[in-house]
Amino acid sequence: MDRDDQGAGPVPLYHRLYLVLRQQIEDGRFPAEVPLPGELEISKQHGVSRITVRRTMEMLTADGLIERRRGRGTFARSGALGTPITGQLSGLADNLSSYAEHTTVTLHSFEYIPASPIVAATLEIEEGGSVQKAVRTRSREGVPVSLLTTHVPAALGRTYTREELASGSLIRLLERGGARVDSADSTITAKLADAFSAPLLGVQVGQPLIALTRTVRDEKRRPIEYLSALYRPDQYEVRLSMSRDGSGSPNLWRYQQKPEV
Amino acid sequence: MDRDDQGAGPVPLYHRLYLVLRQQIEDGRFPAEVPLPGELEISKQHGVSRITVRRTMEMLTADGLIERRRGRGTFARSGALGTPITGQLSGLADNLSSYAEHTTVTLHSFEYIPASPIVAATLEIEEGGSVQKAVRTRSREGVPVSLLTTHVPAALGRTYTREELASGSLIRLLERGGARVDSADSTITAKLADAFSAPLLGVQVGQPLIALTRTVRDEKRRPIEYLSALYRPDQYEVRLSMSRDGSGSPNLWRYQQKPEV
DNA sequence: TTAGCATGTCCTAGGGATATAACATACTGG
DNA sequence: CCAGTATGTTATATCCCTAGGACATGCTAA
Repeated sequence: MDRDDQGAGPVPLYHRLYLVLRQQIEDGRFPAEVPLPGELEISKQHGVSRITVRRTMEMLTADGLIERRRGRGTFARSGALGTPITGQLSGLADNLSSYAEHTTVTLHSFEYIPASPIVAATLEIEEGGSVQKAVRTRSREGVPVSLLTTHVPAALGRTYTREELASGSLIRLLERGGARVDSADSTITAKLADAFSAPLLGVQVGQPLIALTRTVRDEKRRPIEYLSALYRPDQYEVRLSMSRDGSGSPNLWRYQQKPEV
Repeated sequence: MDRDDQGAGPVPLYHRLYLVLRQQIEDGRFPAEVPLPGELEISKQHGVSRITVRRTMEMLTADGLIERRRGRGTFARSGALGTPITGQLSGLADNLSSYAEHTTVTLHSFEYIPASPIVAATLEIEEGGSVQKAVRTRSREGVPVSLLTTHVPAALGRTYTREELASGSLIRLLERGGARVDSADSTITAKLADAFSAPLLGVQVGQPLIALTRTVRDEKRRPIEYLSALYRPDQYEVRLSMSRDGSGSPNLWRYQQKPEV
């Protein structure tokens, strides 16, 4: 294992070796009756010291992936668990607003500000024009699920109050205000939790988050809402079904049951 | 910033802080005329020492992302903005396979292994049954875009060779092999690059990645492929359009233009 | 029984990562 | 001009990470 990490960033050797061996074990590369290579051989193979190999082995033992016996060798355990990624799905919501029913809202800020260049371009208004910006979190059973930052043209925003937004669905308020929600374009990517988002979502800085931006339009394709959302991947995931002919079932967002830690 | 790190393994504090700050700068959170928070304030915010913050700042300076001046403060450099969300979409794929045309494949491994519990459950075969596992990356103009780990039932996998997989689309090979791709269920979430995936994708450990898992089925709803993919968010993003009535236009995957570095 | 090999234990040593602290230097605002 | 603030510099101390080696102990096969 090469000491220099080609741009991958600084990660201790023992941990990189751990990932490699764990993958091999989970792939079933070591049948139950055949021992893994010895510590010395592994250390030669990967160009690390025996201490480093031992450190790795301790982690694998703690994971229950291997069993070691002095004099005999190291053996992969058959019941080796794979990645427990497959959380059960509990509730699901199939349109823009209905997952609101299973969550509670906390309103963190609510203000009218001049539109930044990006917001102005997205909402198709002039730069500096007044927009309503709101920051909310949605929680389920007390656990934050998402952090929602929304921008709405001021005229539309004034059709509802701060208190109304604090206790319901923005989409419904927009419709009550006369806008007819018709379509939405969403973009999904991944980001890191930072010093602003991490406390609000109850995660640590540097954790991965699902980032979704969405422009909601009315029937004349005028933008009426710009949403920038961050989701905790342990609480929420995006799910979608497709068929070859393009007529897939509608996209689904689902909650994910938190994997046992 | 807590010492505890779920996801990417043990990564030094200065490097994790670097990734977080870099993202904020690239997101344009610090206008050119407003200084970043001072070293002392950042160190308090994140619970790290000033030395660690300085280490981070050195890296950002080396990247050309910030400019520091004694007495004045630290400023984001204007050329540092990442792609505004309006990246050009170059190729767009409205089905499972066509984005292959704009990318090149590198095959990293190709082997037949016994099915792990998760793979067996997903492909609906007995545990320990033989499956073909392949690890590939797709690159566009030499830049890795995605890391694809696929599992295919052995019988189907043997209808094509390693070389054929190394130079084309798996979906097409599956169809040539007699399977008729009919539907797919996908799940999207976010993960951190680890010491295995980071080098293959040419990113640093701890960077956020889009994680997509997909089960592809034939017309009898039998699983024929289990895909586990990681995408670089600076190269790829998932995009989808919806309409109120659920008959949204088909889902789109698009490439994002690479931000100048 | 004995040689060989595997894991378990212990020691030394260097370098990197991090916290804490003190002090120096440059800019800005009143 | 001076006080406040920001970055630059230096020093000490404590861990963790890694390499290299010596030795002990348990298992297996010739």
